[in-house]
Amino acid sequence: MPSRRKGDRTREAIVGRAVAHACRVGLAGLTISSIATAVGMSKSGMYAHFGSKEAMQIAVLDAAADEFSRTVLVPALSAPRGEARVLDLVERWLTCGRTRQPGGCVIVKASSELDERPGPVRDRLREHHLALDESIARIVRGGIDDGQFRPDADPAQFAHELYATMLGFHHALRLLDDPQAEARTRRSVAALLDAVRADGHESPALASTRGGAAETGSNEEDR
Amino acid sequence: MPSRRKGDRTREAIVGRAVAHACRVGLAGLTISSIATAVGMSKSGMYAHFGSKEAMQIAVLDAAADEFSRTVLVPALSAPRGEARVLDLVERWLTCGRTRQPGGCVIVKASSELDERPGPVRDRLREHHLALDESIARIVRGGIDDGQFRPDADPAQFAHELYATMLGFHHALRLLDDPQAEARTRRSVAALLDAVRADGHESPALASTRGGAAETGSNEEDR
DNA sequence: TCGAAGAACGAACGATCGTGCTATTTTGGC
DNA sequence: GCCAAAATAGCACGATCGTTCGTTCTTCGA
Repeated sequence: MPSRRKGDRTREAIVGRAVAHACRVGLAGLTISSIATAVGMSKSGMYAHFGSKEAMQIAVLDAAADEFSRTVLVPALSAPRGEARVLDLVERWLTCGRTRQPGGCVIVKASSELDERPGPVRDRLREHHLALDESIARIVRGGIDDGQFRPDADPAQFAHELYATMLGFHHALRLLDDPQAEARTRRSVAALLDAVRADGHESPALASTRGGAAETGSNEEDR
Repeated sequence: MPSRRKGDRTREAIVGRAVAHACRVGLAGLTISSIATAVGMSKSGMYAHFGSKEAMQIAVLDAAADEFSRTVLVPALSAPRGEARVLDLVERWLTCGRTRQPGGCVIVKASSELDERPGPVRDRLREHHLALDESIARIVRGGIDDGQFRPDADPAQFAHELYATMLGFHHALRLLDDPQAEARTRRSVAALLDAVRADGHESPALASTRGGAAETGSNEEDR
């Protein structure tokens, strides 16, 4: 039994459908009618759960963020600290995009929709993003404490660049339909990790995609 | 005299306002009424210029892309080949975001709005993006031919990563209001350039932001 | 200068939006 | 099994959406 009262269960179902729908039409594109028909309910039936459209948008936002946290962020935290954890996070993130799971893309869509629209929805979205940034930065700090990453690495900068990389992934995957989207993203992440690794060696992934030029190139072999 | 017929002039004015408006509400958020009142015309008056809302969206998209090309891409092409040209492009791109000029943000917004909405508008947007990718890649190829960039550098990968970086810039600037958005973006670009530079030296910009650890750290001094 | 071509208007249309209100059905503790 | 409480449906509202139509001004070449 997922919830005590029945209303909680249907509310959950509504939000679930709404998240999936928002993945296609965006958060601002959500309509009470469309979701109502999608779950087989009347419009007024939904107003008992969410008092307004704005409240429903926030509920959708929270659900999407929760789903992302549950399926991507939290599982990655059980991977070994440092580089392995970053790679695990990215792999789960890529899977989230590959399977077109709604959580991540709703947030990406909402980010560009709401960036110039002040209000409670935008504020909530901002909070989610700041929390995500902080989570990534914490993972990086773990790697620094472990000695895997350089002590002078900038966790906030890493978080910023990693998120930018995933934005690029979404862009290439969804708009451009680029079949190399995942491969390019992995290369970007490998380069990101190279920049913060304590020893200066390139990652095997990046070196291989460069056609073996790396070992004869410019990087040193001391240590 | 900007145009022969008067209708062309007003059409230009309409599109101009529409681009500015789309920068706030997105391409899908555009309304015939809102633009009509913004330019002081009647709704039906606009239908003489654009037969449908979709046609107007495409006109807005083209105008935004043209403005971006005119104010960012083309001027950057008169900078010296290679790294200087990349940096010039990025600087102009950053300025475009700093001054909240509408061109860039309309396209960024539309990209996430339309990524799951097939149709002529999405197709046109895709074309613009592929053209931009190709333009960036061509700049990189110029640097390779000049010997500034490694011969095995991947222009398409560079274009992908540069665009991802600018997506991250928009995100940090507009949604997060991060005052460091520009600085972080410049560091990202510097890292991107480091990866493709023919000699292995770090750029001065990147080394300085690392607090001087670079020269005592892991990078070599041979050559 | 005249008159056709073009530009802009006002009104109205069906549809759909978000949102209230009042019934009616369904649930679940006693 | 009863009955308050919760959940949902039905209906209607004002507003606004994109779009069409017929009409009226305005432009500008002949």
